[in-house]
Amino acid sequence: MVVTRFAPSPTGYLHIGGLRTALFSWLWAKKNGGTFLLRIEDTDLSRNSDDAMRAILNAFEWVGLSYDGDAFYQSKRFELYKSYIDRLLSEGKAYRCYMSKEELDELREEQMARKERPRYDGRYRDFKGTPPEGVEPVIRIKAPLDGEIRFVDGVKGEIVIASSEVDDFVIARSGGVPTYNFVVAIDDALMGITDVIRGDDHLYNTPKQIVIYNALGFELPRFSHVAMINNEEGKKLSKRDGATDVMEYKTNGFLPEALLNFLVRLGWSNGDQEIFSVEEMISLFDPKNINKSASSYNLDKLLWLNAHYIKNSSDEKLIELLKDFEIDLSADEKSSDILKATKERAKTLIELASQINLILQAPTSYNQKVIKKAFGGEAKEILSRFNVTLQAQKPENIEQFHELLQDFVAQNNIGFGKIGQPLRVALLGDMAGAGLDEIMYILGVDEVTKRIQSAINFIESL
RNA sequence: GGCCCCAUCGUCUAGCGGUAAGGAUCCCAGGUUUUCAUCCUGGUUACAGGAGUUCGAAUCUCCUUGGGGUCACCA
Repeated sequence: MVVTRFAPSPTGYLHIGGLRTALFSWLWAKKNGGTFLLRIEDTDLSRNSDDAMRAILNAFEWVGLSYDGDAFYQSKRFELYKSYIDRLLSEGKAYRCYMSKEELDELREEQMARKERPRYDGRYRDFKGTPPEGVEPVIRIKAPLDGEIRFVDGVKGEIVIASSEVDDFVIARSGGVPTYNFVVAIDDALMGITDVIRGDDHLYNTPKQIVIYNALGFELPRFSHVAMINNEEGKKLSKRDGATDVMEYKTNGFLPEALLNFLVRLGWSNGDQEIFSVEEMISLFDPKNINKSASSYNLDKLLWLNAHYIKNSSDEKLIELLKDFEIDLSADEKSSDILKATKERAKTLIELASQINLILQAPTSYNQKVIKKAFGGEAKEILSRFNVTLQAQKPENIEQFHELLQDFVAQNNIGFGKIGQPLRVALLGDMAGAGLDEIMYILGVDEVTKRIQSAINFIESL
């Protein structure tokens, strides 16, 4: 049985680093037919966990992740934590520390002055006397005084840390509210988590949590610490380069399968394979193949994946997705032709939408840079002649448009560029884009004629 | 600074003592395409440095260097 969890603190939104660890945990649970739980780490009561919850749920829903059962809120489990603190206290494994904040600060300053690592000196560890007046005590755990704390990390291998590095840390604040490392250990144990997959930044918390596990006789889960995602410069990811709300990827025209595929390959691999469907990820994922080193966020690769998934999406799906980008082709009988002509030219849904608009909306201006080349020389005469032919023949399908174009070139004894370039600019306003026959078919004879006429008028006005 | 982690093309990575160090992305060139894109073909670019161990090291050990994480009554 595998039970994994995702345990975000409510900081507002879910970013890709969080989504990746959530994905890894989710995949591992799914692969093993296990359970994936969600726990909100909201012991800091000043943060609004409702908003965070909604943001996470939105993101989960968009990418298709879901958790089992109800979400756990640590803020609702204080009674439970208190019972374990009491137990530790009565068993003599934890103790009240009456040191004031001022005293603690003083101690730290002295230690720093001596170039020592600031750490609690254990002065109340075996305190038997009368506690000082007016100090609301914190509860500290009795950490081992010597030896070392070791565990086998699922990705890093054996980790050894000297016990002297772990001091008698606070497990309950003076108000009685338990601290992070304590509740994480309690919850992971009580929730039956078998695999803790989390960011590298938690590596140093692990020995502390192990102290709790040991004090309470809980069995250790497997820990897998995933290295961080850096930005393209190899520095810490910031909002500017990817650490944005996952939902912004949706707004920016990314498909969830592209984002998931991108993330799963960041730090994890299965040989040379690059493209993974969610089903494949589930069947192939194993934390033991997670890379030890940090990886860098690479937008080019994400865009490439996104383009791949756009190209391979069904028309129905794209039509649905495009609705968020102000394009509704659901009632357009030529929708499939429109998508065929555009989807290979788009890296994002935004680009796809603009490609479509480029065809569907008559140009309001012509690209300055190509006017001279496309509209110079005999362009005007050729376009007029083409319009006449068009009206005479009135092609009705792509093949007919194609033939008409070919015949026109042959009969007028001109190179294709002579008609192709001005026609393209007349229709789209620019030199690049879908095939002319496709565009003309999509627009229909009359619209094509209209756009050509506009172009002719424009040329005359030059 | 102490402690811990990490180190293969610019980037994502394969490699797990014997390989011409492979793939993907990016970039470049060619082909297909009436343009652009797609697609296809080809190309440039990497084992951070130094000592060991070994017949043989990208792979094992150590050191150096360089990155990162962490040192709270935050999570």
